[in-house]
Amino acid sequence: MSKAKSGNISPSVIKRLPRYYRYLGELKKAGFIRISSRELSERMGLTASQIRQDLNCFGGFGQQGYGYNIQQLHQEIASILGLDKIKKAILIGAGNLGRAIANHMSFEARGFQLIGIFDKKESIVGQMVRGIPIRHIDNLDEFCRENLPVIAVLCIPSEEAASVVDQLIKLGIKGFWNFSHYDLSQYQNIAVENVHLGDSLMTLCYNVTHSLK
Amino acid sequence: MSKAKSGNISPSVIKRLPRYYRYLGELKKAGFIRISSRELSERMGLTASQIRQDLNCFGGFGQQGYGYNIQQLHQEIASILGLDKIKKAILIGAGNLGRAIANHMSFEARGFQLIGIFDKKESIVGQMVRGIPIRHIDNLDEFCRENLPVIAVLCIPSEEAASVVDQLIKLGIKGFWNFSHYDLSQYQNIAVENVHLGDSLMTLCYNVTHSLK
DNA sequence: TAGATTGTTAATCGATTAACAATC
DNA sequence: TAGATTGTTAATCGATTAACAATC
Repeated sequence: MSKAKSGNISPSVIKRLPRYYRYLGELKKAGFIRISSRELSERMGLTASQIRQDLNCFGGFGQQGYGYNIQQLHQEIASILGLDKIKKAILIGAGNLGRAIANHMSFEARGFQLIGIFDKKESIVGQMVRGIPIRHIDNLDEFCRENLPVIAVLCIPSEEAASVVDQLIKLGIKGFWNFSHYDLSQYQNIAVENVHLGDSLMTLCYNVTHSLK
Repeated sequence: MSKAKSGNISPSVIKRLPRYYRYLGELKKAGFIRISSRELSERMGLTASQIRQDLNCFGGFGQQGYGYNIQQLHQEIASILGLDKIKKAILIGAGNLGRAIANHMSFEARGFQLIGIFDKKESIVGQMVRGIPIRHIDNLDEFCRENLPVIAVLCIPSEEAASVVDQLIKLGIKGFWNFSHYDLSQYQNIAVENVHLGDSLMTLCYNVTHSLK
C-alpha cells in the first residue's frame, strides 16, 4: 500500500505525522469531508508543498483537482503511525510525574495500553492509579515474562535508570518513553523518545529572555 | 561579551543549549575542570565541529591547545539561556498534569519562580500544591496586576485555552509553556514552547512499529 | 618550541520551497 | 471540456561536517 519502505522516512517527516493526525482528527470531528493541501497548510502554518511532499513519502492519498479525503487520510496516518495495533506498555516510577502521566495520558488513542506500574517504594505498592495497582519493582521480571510489554515509560531519576533499562531490554522492551535524563542512545535497535521537560523550560527561558528587550 | 546578536541564532542551536548546560553541569559535579570539543562530542553523541560551531555563535569561550573550562562555560551558557535572571511564572490548570508539573519541576533551576496556580474548579480552590494555594481563575486579573508574572504554564484543555490566553497576553504574559493543543502561533512577539506529550507518544509508536519487524 | 585544540571558512548534506506537467 | 489540485522534479535554503590556519 505505501510506496516507500518505512526505513527511508526522514525523522523530520515522522515528527510531523502526529500533528497531521491531530489536525485531520479535528477537521473530521467538525464535519469536513475534503481538504486541499493549500487549505490545510494555512490552518497548520506549513507550506502546501511540504504537506504534499510529506504525504507522498507514504503513498498518493490525494486526488488531482479534489484534494484529500479527510476521513481516509486520517485513517491512513493512524495506520502509518501504528496506532491501530495496540501495544502493551508499562510505567516505571510512580512519583508525581509517573502518576500524572498514568492518569492524564490517553495511551489507547496513541497505540498503547498501559498494563503495569512499578516503583521501588514499599509504602506506595498496592495503591491504585487509574485502576492499575502499583507493583514493587522486584516483580518486574515475573510480570514482563507473563505479559510481554513492548514499551516502558521511564519516570525515575537517571541514577536508577541505568540498571532498570538493562533489565528491561533483556525482558524484551523495544521502546522507551524517556522522562529521565538517562542517555539511551547507547542501545542499538531500541526506539527512544526523550521528553526532557527541563530542557524545554530552559528553551522557553532563552526565548523569553531574548524577546523581552 | 557575546559576539552575535541573539536574534540571529538558529533554533537548532538554541534547542541544543539546554543539553550542553546539562552535560557541563554533570561534568562539573563530577569534578572535571576542562574538556575539549572532541571529548564532549563523544560523550554527547555529536560532532566536535558542531559543538565548536554552536558555541562560537555566542563567543570564543575556548582556548586553543587547551579546550574549554567547564565551570566557566557552564556559567556562560546559564547566562545565555537567561537562567540567572529569575522570572515569575504562573500555572493555569491544577489537574493531574498541572499538579505534577508544579510538584515535580525545578522551576528555579531553569530561570523561573512559580508564584501562582489557578483553576476554575471551586472544589479544589484553596488546596496547597508545593506550598502554593490554588486560586480561582476569577482572581487571575487582580493577581497578575499585583505580581506581574511574565510566563504562564498552560495545563488546560484547548477549548478553555483560547479565552484565557487572550486575557493573559493583555495582562503582560510574554511566554507560554504550552501543554495544551491550543495553537499559539497566531500571537506575535510571544515566546511559545509547546510540549505535546501525545505527539511524542505517537512518534514513539511509529518508531516501535517500524523497528519491530 | 612542539603538540593540541580552537575559531572559522569551505564543502557537503539534507530539508524545504517553488514550479509545473499529469490528471481527476 | 476547463479548472483545480495533486505528485514529483528541480532549485533554494539552512544546517552539519570537514578541513585547516591561527594560536595557546
